[in-house]
Amino acid sequence: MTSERYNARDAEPRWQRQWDKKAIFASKNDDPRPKYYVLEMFPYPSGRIHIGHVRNYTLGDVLARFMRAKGYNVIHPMGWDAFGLPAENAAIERKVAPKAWTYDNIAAMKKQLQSIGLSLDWSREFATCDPSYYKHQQKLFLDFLRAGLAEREKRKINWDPVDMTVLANEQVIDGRGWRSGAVVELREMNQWVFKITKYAQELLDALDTLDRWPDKVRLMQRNWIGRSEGMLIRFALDPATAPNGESELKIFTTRHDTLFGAKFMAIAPDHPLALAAAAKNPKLAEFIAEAKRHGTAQEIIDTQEKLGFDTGIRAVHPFDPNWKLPVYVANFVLMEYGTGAIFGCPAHDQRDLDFVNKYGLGNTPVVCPEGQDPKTFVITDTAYDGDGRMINSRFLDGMTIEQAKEEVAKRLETELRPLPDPPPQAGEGRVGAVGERQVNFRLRDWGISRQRYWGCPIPVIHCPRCGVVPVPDKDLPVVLPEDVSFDRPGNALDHHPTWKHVACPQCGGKAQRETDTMDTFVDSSWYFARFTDPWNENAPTTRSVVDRLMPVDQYIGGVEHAILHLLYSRFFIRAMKATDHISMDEPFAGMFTQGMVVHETYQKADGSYVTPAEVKIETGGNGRRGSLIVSGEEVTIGSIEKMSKSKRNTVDPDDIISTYGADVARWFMLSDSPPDRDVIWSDERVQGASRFVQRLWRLVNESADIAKAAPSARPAACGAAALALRKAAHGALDKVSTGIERLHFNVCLAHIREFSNALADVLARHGQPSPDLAWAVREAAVILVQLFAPMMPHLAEETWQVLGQPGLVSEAPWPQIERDLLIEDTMTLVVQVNGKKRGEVTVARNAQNPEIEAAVLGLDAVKQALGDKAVRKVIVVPMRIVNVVG
RNA sequence: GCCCCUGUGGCGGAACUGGUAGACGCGCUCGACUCAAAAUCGAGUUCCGCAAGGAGUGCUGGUUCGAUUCCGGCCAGGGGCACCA
Repeated sequence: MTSERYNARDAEPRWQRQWDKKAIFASKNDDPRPKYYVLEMFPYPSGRIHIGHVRNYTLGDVLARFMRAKGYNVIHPMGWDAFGLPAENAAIERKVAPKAWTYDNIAAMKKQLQSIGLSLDWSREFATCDPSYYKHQQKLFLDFLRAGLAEREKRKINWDPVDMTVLANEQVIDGRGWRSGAVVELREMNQWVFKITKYAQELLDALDTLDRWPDKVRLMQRNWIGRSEGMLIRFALDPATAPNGESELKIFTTRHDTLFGAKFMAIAPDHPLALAAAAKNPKLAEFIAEAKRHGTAQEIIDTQEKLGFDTGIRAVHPFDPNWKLPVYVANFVLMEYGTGAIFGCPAHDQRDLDFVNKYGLGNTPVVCPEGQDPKTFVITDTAYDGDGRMINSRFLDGMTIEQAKEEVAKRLETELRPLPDPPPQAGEGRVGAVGERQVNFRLRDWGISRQRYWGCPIPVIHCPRCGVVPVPDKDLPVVLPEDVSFDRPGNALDHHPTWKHVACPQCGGKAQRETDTMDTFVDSSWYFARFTDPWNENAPTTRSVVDRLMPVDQYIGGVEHAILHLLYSRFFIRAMKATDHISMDEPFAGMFTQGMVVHETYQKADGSYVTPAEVKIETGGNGRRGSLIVSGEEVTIGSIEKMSKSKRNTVDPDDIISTYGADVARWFMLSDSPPDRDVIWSDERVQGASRFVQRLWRLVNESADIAKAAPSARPAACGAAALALRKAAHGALDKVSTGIERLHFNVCLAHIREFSNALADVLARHGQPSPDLAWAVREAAVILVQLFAPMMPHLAEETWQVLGQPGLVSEAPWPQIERDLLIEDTMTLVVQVNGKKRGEVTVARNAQNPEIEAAVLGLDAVKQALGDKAVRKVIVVPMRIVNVVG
């Protein structure tokens, strides 16, 4: 018997050193066993891990440890997403070099991660800011460039003229830069883009094959890609009104069925036709300039009035040469989508309706809801976008929307018009056709240029004679200079006195390096592939290895990356396949998005927030009260929110681990909520986890005392008590195994607790167990320890030792389930009368229905419930239920 | 505005493909041990009712022998996208 307590502070580092010394988590690429690749999203080295990391990495670790025990060669690496703006901000604010700041943070965080007891393979570790990593990223960029998957393109960007930098849309507030306050200019600048749109359809289609991804994430990506089927329609321009050289206007629409409801055309302010018209019309030019000034800041878009300006140009309706439509420049039409031009059908589009009501253009309904009289169907303030039959539409009248779309498409595809000058490009469908079916995507190409220092340099050289020249492969990596200063706003790389001045690799003349660096999302788009062979100095991947170890079998991370990171990675792997670096399309076979860690908030009387560490919570019969530990001052317990510095409701993983130990933190993270939901951090429940750790410690120690007296060989026969315990053990083993595979960790933990209760019960009831029971106790204790080993590995090692088991539990194979024990020879059926439970019957497992019916109808409770009603029907569901219908 | 998800005790949550609703835990109540507290152990804990019994998975209809689960309508909370033609 032992009465001492388990001391996590002493045991945890001891076992961590053991694992480390034996290097049991370092996987080998020539391991012949089947592989299993578990990956959690690698962290940004901010300096400290937060509690969300603990949850993320614990979830992955349970799976990794389980699959290792199941005999897989588990790949479970860790690294650092180390480029990014915070390092530059630290350089500006604290005068520390970004590199030193980053690597110091990595060292600190690595130590923290190690204190959690994660079964990570550190032998594969790298940071994305290591030249030995980004060298290969530069190589990939050059390969993409050669394959036409990377391009230089003029793009509209937000330019802050004071800070001299490009701003993201989120950094533009009321049209001004968030830091400088300067009015942001919409500039066209050359930007590097990855041609993700080339894969739009494929990225969309392949979502259906990702059956181990959350539906939510797939749906979000589907919406983000935003496929719409419609028509590209060429409207001829009335020559009397058209600017010189312009003869037609192309629009994209998904509602070609409503063509006879058209009232106007609208084009984007930066549409070529708008610019041509503005050349002769100063008022229009002014309108365009005003419209272009806005257009990025979200608040402005939300509230901005729909404004238009009649260009005087008239477009001809494709089905009626005498029908002329006014062409407006409108501030709500985007140049980036479709052709930058639309036709307006106000009766069936709210935005168009608002527009005509403002400019007095009227509307004609062309779709009439079923059951409504077309004569009385009028549109005033609300557009109708539902189903119905065509009206006021000549040859379309009476058709459904779908039939009308088809009819319009057919006619426009076959109707021809003289070729415009210049003629349409090849691949635009039938030459001269008035319209063609077209698919459009919301997805845009991925702009990767960033005017920042702390990122992966884009390996090209700008030569005044040769143009853009790729850096030759042999000159990679293009290394970031370390002697940079941040005393000026803008890109420190661009300000460096010598770095950008180089000889052109082609002509040898004076040339300049590209000073833009890559978006940090590029770094994280292939790190998982690099983990398969980070030792290869010559190439990004080793084909024989990467094709065997990829894809990642289970990827785990926050839902905030559901679109960008996951979509970019899916594109990147396809691009790597196209450039012969890998053989597959999809990087992540299984994806899991875990919830956040949230905490209640505490406020003093003056409204200021205080941290959980400063608050003492008391629970009494009439609820919970909080008070400040130092002064006793009462605090209000507020709403449960995402942990944040401003609400001061964070908990520090270091504090938790030093107070309770890593196992308690891990167990708590897994126990209360399903992994994909938010978990509420609660001190009471952390203490509950802590009590359970001690309970297990006592339970295994007591079992070990009994086990010592047990026979070493399995007894020939087991008594009832021993058999019941064995059934509980193997039942738990079965449920926990399938639970872990499905990532239902909270349910697994409930089963472990249930089983530990059963074992404790046996110990309490049988002071001097018989040899067969003693043997079963030992078996049960060993299984129990192995069951909780993935969740609480330190306690598991300690208790494994107590039980006298050989080696480390972390290396022990997962116990074999004896399925015979799970099969009962009787079955207990619930008995219902008219759907209400009235009792139970226990019959032989192989009992036939007549037998069961007889047993059920003989029950007093059934007779009573039936009263004088006759039995009409008896429904028997084997293994479950019997329902008597009276 | 469009799209999606979620609503189960005081709380977190469980319930395989329609088959005993509330597993497991937190909290609480009572009891044992203790001078006392903590820890530990035992009993109880959806609601109404002394009980027999009845009601009950956001509300409301429906399908079914049987619905937390399937279908229709509504309400509430959360998330994604958003001048996308």
